[in-house]
Amino acid sequence: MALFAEQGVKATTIRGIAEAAKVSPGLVQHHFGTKEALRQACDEYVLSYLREQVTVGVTDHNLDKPEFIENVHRTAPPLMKYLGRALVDGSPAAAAMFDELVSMTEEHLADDDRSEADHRARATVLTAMKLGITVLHEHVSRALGTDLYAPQGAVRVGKAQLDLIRPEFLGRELFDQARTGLEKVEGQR
Amino acid sequence: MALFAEQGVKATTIRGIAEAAKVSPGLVQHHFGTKEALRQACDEYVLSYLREQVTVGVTDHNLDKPEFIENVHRTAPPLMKYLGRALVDGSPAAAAMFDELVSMTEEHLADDDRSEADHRARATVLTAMKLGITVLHEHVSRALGTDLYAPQGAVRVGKAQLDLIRPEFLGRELFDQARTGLEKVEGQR
DNA sequence: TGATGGGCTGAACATTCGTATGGTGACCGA
DNA sequence: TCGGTCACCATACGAATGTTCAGCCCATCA
Repeated sequence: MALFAEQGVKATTIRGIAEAAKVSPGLVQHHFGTKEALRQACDEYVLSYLREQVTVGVTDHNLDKPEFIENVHRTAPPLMKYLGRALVDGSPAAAAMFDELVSMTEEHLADDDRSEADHRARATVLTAMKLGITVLHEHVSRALGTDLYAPQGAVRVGKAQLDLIRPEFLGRELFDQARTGLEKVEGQR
Repeated sequence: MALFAEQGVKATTIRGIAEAAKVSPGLVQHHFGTKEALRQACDEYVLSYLREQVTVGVTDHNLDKPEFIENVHRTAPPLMKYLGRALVDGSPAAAAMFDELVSMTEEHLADDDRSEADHRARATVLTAMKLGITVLHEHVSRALGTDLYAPQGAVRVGKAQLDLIRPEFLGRELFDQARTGLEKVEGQR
């Protein structure tokens, strides 16, 4: 997944994967059959991970729990990097996840604001902007001088996002949870 | 450039480029030498184009001129798609452009708001979010049901951006120009 | 009219890639 | 102990790719 994320699927070779995993190229074939199947396996792994984190974090209201935040910061980075690349490389699974995020956001916006506004466009743009930071994480990290996926970088970017986006579009509840969560993390160091 | 943008540099073949241009593979080599040199030529072309458009549009205050907007909408899309891919594929030129945009945005923010806020992080995130829409244009278009680079799609996305981002961070002047420009375009149809 | 030179072509080459195949040794149940 | 299954490896093969090169076409010009 790390190699796919860094180089793209096409530029990543089975032999390179095997070398990074310290096994023979034949073993990769033995386990996954084809390169495309391996890519799908990565897709499914990321998707199941993200679904679980959304359930635990958002649905179960753990967004401000330090142990949840710490766990995410420890496990998510490589998966997020892969997701970012998959969105650009044209993975069907990543496209489906994008659409799902847009629909979730759209319902959120429509609930909070019953006007005639273009909720679909707002939800789409909001989703693309958030994921855009993930896709461009390399450039964000360089411009910041700090790894986006290190605690410092994540907090700076998170706060900047909260500053830039009108609060009502994040959902008041999520907004407050995210802010207090960020402040807790910041207070720890 | 279109092929590089759609498939990525690694997945694009010289033969594919030659076929699309209806010439022989040898001719591509004859003109550009190597694939890497061709890619650099694309980078430089996009960069010079963007610099010129920024000069004409922002510096010369033409952001609300219909002829400027129309010209951009007609010529920019393939270039923007290439830029989006170049940012992910690791082109040095695209990275430099990203940094330049961040610096420009940062000065803008610092001028408008002299507080102790983290202008660097805000400028970086703002740049990444805007470019994120370009990078993810395929997904944005699909979610919208309209091509992002068709006039309708561009207007919807532009207005959604203006709605989502706190106006003060776009610069009051740019904000007003962009809004009136969008409304003019919208009024034309 | 004949020579020249650059734009352009098609074939060829070395390399790399994904994939298929045969084989080896460890482990496990009968 | 035996037979078989499974993880694993080394090798090989066909296809595709970047690149090289010898030569063709044709406009230009003396």
